[in-house]
Amino acid sequence: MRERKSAEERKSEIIETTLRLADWVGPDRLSTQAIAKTICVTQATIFRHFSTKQALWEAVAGRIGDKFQTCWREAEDSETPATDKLQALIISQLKLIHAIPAIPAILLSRELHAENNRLRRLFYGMMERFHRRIARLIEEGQQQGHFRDSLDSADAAFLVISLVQGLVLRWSLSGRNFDIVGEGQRLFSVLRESFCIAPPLGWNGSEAAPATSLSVDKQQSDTKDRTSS
Amino acid sequence: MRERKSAEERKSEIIETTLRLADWVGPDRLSTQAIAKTICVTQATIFRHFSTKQALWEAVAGRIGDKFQTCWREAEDSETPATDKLQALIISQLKLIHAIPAIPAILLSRELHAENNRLRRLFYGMMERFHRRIARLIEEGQQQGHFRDSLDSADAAFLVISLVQGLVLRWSLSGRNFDIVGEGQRLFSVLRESFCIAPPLGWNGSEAAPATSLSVDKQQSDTKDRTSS
DNA sequence: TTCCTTAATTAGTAATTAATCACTTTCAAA
DNA sequence: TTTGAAAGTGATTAATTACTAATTAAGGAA
Repeated sequence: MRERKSAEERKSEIIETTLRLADWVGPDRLSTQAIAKTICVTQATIFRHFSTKQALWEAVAGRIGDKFQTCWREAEDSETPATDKLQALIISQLKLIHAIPAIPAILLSRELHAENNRLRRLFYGMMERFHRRIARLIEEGQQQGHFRDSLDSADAAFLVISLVQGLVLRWSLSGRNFDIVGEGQRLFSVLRESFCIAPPLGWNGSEAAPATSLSVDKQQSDTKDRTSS
Repeated sequence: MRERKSAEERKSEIIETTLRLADWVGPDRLSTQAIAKTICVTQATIFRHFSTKQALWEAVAGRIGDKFQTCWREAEDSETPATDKLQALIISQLKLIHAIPAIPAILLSRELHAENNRLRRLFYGMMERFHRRIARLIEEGQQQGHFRDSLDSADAAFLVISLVQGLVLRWSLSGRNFDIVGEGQRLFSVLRESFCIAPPLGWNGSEAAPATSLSVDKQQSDTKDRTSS
């Protein structure tokens, strides 16, 4: 009656609206009614395009995944030193979250964790890929002499990812009252400096427990090949 | 009829149950019915002790705050070097989250963000205190020669906090299939090493945007001069 | 025992939720 | 112009939600 769109187009509209609304309504509180209202269709229309609400969330998760991939690819195709590529990767990740601030809440929503275990694994897989990408850049940086060789690239990558995640949580809790990208840039430069030179030999680098690799230890039997490339 | 407890006791029971259930039901989905059921009382009983659901959440937030404070105090009262106190602080924080895994989800829940702005500020204040505590320990560590002087204590503290938060998110997404405390110990030792020695003078420490302080605008009295050398 | 405070219950409320189904309308191809 | 598939609607469902009012019963103090 109102406006007739192709299924493809309408689906996309619903997904984007879900992402936008999830931000301030909250992923677990967002009703199909609310989604329908903001795009001026009936609530029943939502279920014409997504057989169930869970199906909608899976589509949303898929879209987030796509956005991540695009974001990463863009940041990495330049021919710059590894440290610059690394910084670009972090920055663009922060920009993405700035653009779609619902992402962190969705990552911890119960729509994912309790309801939909498959979805949780999907996001975990995305995080694994992000981690691997960063670790590889750090190794590149080591070869180029930007980082000390004693640095474990996987651990360092975890710290870099943590930078993003810590920043995002703080940004969220602060009511988003600071420039997340600028702050990220500054913190990254501190971390980069810290990674550049080896500690003195006498340093008590007290080793803790053996590394827990990001790729699932026992959970899923589905073997991930980390060394394939 | 079933079991009659003092209001104090029952309130506490409700709060603890809420914390436990919030973990796998999700903070925004947790109903008073579900809480009532698990402690074997009527749903109406919940509202005898908390006039509204929001009041319950405020009480829950208060309890979380208490737990944090206790946790921090315990970790810091020893007479050890600053680096050890710092590690102890991180570890005990991780242990707390391990014990009450709902915390991260609550921090990003809409019960907090959309619904209750006052509560969000309360948690942000807690984070500020945590940050200040860590920054102070880092300064202590600098005076004791454990960390390089050129390190900005506020920035370094952000990176340390991020370590915790990144770890928590990864732990959550992984389905909690690794030892978060052990992993935290290892990553902390990497960070500690990285903070210990100054990068070479020629290093391009490209300053980014001015710092967004999380309260610690300028270090108190004791000013760091990064340009001295 | 009796009395009285107070925890807890029973039995509701109105509002919102995801989902269904029979129907109407649109639009493009035949 | 006719026709048929597909997009959209209206009405309704059963279940769940936070919250309320009237009532009951426990248990300590007199």
